[in-house]
Amino acid sequence: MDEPREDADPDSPEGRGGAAAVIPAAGRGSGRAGLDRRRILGAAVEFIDSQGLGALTMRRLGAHLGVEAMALYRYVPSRENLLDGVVETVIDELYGDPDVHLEPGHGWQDYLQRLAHGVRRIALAHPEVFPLVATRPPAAPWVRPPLRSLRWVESFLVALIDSGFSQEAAVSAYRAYSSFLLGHLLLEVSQKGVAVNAEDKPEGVPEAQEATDLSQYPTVVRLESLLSLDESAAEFEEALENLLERLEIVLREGRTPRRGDSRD
Amino acid sequence: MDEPREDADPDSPEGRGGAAAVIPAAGRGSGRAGLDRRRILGAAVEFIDSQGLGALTMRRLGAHLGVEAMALYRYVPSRENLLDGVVETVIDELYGDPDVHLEPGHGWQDYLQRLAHGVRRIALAHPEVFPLVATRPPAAPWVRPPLRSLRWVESFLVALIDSGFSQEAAVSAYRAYSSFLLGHLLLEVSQKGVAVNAEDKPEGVPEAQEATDLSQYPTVVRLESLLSLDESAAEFEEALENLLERLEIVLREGRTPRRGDSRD
DNA sequence: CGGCTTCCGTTTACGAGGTAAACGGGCGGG
DNA sequence: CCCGCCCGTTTACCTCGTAAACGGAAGCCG
Repeated sequence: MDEPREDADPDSPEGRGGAAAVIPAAGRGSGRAGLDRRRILGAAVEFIDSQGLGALTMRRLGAHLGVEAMALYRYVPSRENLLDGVVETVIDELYGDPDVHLEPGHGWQDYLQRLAHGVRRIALAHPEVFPLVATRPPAAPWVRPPLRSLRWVESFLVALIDSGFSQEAAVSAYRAYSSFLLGHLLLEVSQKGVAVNAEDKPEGVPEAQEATDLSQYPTVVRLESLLSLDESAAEFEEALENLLERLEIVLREGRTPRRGDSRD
Repeated sequence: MDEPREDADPDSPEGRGGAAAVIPAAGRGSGRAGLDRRRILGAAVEFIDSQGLGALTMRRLGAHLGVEAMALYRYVPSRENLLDGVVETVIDELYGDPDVHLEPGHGWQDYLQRLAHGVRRIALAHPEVFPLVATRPPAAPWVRPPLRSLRWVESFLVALIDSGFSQEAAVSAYRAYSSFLLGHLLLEVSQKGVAVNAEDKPEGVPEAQEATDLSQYPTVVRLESLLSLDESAAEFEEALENLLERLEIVLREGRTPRRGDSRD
């Protein structure tokens, strides 16, 4: 177990300020009394981060805030809406990220790089929240997770169009980019989740057969150490760069990527 | 609004046998009485497909099978386990897909193409189930959704290695492929879900402001029709081909893609 | 200063969901 | 014929989300 720790990852919470900071939200203990939507959402994020999404109930969240469950309903119309708010809260951390800019100052590649890493940082800081980001139905069909805020969609499109992308190419890029981020990050956090579960779940109860007849899958067995290697950061970087290269080509050729290649 | 209907999509349920077939499972009506795990899981998939994941409760599923909720517990230890079973059931449809082969007969590209389309078909046939496929914690950290079955992981790795990929490259390809499938398909089904919700949810209740001050997002407004265009099939194809090209390069160069770019 | 409104957290209550436990009827083997 | 097992049912308990009524504190107006 002396693999080089992959915690040199620039997007991992430990690798940075150790934030997972959520939001200022009136320091607990000072003006403690006032309940409000922001404080509730912040507490919910915190709660999910520490106890897991499954543990979040209105009563428990209330207790966490020193209040009865029903008090929350004064500020949050329903649990569903609260979850939407959680997603929004977490995504809004992008605004507070000094490395991510709403406007591209150093070209669109720099912009997309920073944005992608910003989202990845959020995903890694809130792995329990990210599945929510990924699966909650967005407000409009064309708002695609994980960039669920109109402001970022607008920013994204403007950045690319101003850099010379055609409208079609910009929209197409938006889709490819979303899908890349979503797939990669969802996989990364779910893998992390499993790893965590696997490590603190070695319960005394013997689970029938732990290793299902792995004998049938010799290649999997042989490659297990490779498969278990966590190279998420490098993979992310590589896939991202590849995507950017693709977009570069689209931009240079000044056309919608690969239209009319369906053979009908 | 006379865009060419994208229902020429070869993976959409309507475009094929209209299956969404689940599993044979002892023809309903003949030996009707016998409850068993397979029948329950099949019914659960069917139920989720038609009523949505949120509507699935043990009592309702029981009713759907003409039985009390508690009867299910004779065959299924818990609701959680039932959901795992649902995921497995749905992914197992790959075995019944005549266009997908466990062994590559016509090269690895053909293999990956068929597999990808097979998974896409499943996602489109069971859009309400797919988020489960995407987010349920896999059995082992290195089993990555949406290919959650060891058999397919084994098959995938063997296919690539037999085609000349190094072990590292095969594993790396497995990851890139998983992430691509997951991101693209999750986005595609969630978008479909939203579209469906948007179309049969025009409730009489006026929702405060339907269109949030869209005026602040002029580009989004201007590109709305482009953004709303559903070109999932073409995008899928393009991204898949791009991925295959990338892999091809890796294969030709006979090396792990981009190793040693961490500077230790 | 007294009373009234408004705000906001609490109490109470209900229906629904997951599931443990006890129950009971039918059926196959002695 | 009886016994025990298989399997669906009944009952019951606890947790949830949330509606509705409640009650006190804080501010406003006279």
